[in-house]
Amino acid sequence: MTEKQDKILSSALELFANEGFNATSTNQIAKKAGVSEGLIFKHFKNKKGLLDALYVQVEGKLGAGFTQIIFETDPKKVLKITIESPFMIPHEDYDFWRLQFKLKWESDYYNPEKMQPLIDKLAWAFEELNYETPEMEAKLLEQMIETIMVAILRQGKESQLAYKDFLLKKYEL
Amino acid sequence: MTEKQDKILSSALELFANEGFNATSTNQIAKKAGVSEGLIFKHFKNKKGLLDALYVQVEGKLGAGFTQIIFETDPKKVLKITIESPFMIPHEDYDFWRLQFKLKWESDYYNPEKMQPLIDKLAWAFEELNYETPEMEAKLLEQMIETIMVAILRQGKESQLAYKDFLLKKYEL
Amino acid sequence: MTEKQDKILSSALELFANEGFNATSTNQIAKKAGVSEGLIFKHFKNKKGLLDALYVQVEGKLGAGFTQIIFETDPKKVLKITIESPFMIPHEDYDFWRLQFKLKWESDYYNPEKMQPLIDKLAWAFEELNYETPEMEAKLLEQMIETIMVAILRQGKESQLAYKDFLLKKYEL
Amino acid sequence: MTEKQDKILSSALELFANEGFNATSTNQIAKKAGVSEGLIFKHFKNKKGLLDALYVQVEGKLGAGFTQIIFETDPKKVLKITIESPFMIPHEDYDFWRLQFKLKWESDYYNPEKMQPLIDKLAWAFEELNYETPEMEAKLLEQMIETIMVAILRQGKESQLAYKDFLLKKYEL
DNA sequence: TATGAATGAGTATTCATTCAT
DNA sequence: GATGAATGAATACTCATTCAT
Repeated sequence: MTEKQDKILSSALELFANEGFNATSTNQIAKKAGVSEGLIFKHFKNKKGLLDALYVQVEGKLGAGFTQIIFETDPKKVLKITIESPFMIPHEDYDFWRLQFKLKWESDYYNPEKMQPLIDKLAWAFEELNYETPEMEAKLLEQMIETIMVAILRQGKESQLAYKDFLLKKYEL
Repeated sequence: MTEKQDKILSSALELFANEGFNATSTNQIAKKAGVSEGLIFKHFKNKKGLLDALYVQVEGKLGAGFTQIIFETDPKKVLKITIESPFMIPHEDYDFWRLQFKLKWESDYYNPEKMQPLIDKLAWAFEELNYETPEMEAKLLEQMIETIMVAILRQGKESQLAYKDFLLKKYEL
Repeated sequence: MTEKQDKILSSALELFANEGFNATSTNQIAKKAGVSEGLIFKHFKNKKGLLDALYVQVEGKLGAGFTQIIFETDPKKVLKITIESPFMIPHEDYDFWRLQFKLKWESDYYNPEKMQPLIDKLAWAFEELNYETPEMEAKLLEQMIETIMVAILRQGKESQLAYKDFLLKKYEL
Repeated sequence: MTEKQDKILSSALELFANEGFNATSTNQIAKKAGVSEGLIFKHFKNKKGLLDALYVQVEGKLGAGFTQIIFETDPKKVLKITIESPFMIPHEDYDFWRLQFKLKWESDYYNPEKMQPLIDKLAWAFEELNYETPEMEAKLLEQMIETIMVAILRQGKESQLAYKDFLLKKYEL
């Protein structure tokens, strides 16, 4: 991965995440990256190829975000880390996540099973804590977390801080 | 509103909702509507004008959906109707809602205050039911409802049915 | 067929015939025709669509060229007209024929059966004139005529005039 | 001439002969040859340089094909060898000849005088055999041979076999 | 000798939009 | 109200070619 290749990807990420895939032209990407338009196609074949490359990165980040939760053995801590995780995302990763959520609407990239490992772990935690329907609780919490993340990405971290305390209290953490 | 005008709008709705605004060309709309491309511009000035016209319709539907909840006086029923509402949407309105949610990601049209009347009513209901932080509960429930709607629009009503019962039970309705 | 449509076709014919299909850009065609590049695609869908439209015209000319020969009842005259035909082509049709011969090398357009009606008529004439293998003689003459046409298209009518007399004498016409 | 140089030339020959010069990209050639695109330009300066290099080879083959005829002293044998020559071309040389004929239509390379030595020899043979207009007969036979070659290159040797016998008989060989 | 990164001009094609009828 | 011809700017993508390594 050369420096220019990197620059292309990061420029594309920023534009795709904020303007959308279709609303972003390869010309814009090239200009922002400071490279010739042709180079994009040399390295990524397609505009779609660019998105694919970004998607791989996004999936990587997603997996990395999971690991801490997956390896936690204290059920209460599992819930706590999960609830806090949207607030821990470094600002420079916001575009990654924005893209991730935008892609949910593009059927080619929509994969609801991606979150399954997280849901499974949460279900395990709720079971340990003797919740009645742990599976359902897990799904619900996961959805709430996603919802909060979307709000953070759109309105900023601060606007959602109250939620964190509210949820922590709700789950007695 | 002539018949052709109507046909243009409904074709545009279907395409915008499923392919996205940018990914839909006026040519496609004209073909689907069975009219000349020029007519679109006669009636709606430009492509954005089409979206604006649809947006008005969407807002109408949104408001109509609210009224039943707004005028309900039994707090428990307010929550019940809210939770059940995503499952009551008739199938022919799905495109309307899909467009509504897609527009959330197209900055120009995102208006988070649109849901405020619903949130206020929910907050009132939670207060009546002596919840500790009714405002917070209201926002959370509203977000969960949105999340469920998104899931319904993407995966169908059936996939989310379990949530309804779960939430109704959770809120003791 | 509007005037501009006509202009596009004639410009394309001239360029395709002299520069070749691949060597001609739609930009060149548009400029020569004095229209916007977009119009080419509105009317002919593709660059290939342009070639297809020309091909139809070429086939028409070819058929028209045959009729006089096909309806001739005197076998000697059939041969005479055939031999003279390459020299009768009006200069403004040269591009048509140049394209016709160029297309022979593009498999999509190569159709060796196109000449069959002519060959059949020649075979009939040679039979009437008691040639031993009329079918073979017909094919040979047809090939010679094609060869002479190619030479005319490349080097001009005058360069090949001697052939006409030579062939007329050879076949005792 | 290194191995890679050779591979580039043979790949270019195959592509130019079958797809055409303009329709073939240096990228395709490089890929088929298994070398980097840059190497083509190191060795042949530019795309045209490649064609020039091939042209030299084609001219060599052409010359080689002539020698047997040129040095023949029996006039009947001269005609016989000439008529049989298109059928003697080894299959692996077909691309060479295809390119040769395609170039005829690309003006820069068309050189009608290339065949003159053959025509002269044929004229000599026809004179020896007391034909009335030997020069004319020579040109005609040469053109027929070319036409047959084109047909062979496009439709295969077998499709044209009948011609050989027919011509041999016609010239009483 | 050979590579592969990089370019800038060019390619076919699409787009939203205008306008005469 | 409605059409369809026409446009010019933009689009994704390709091309032959250069150059540092």
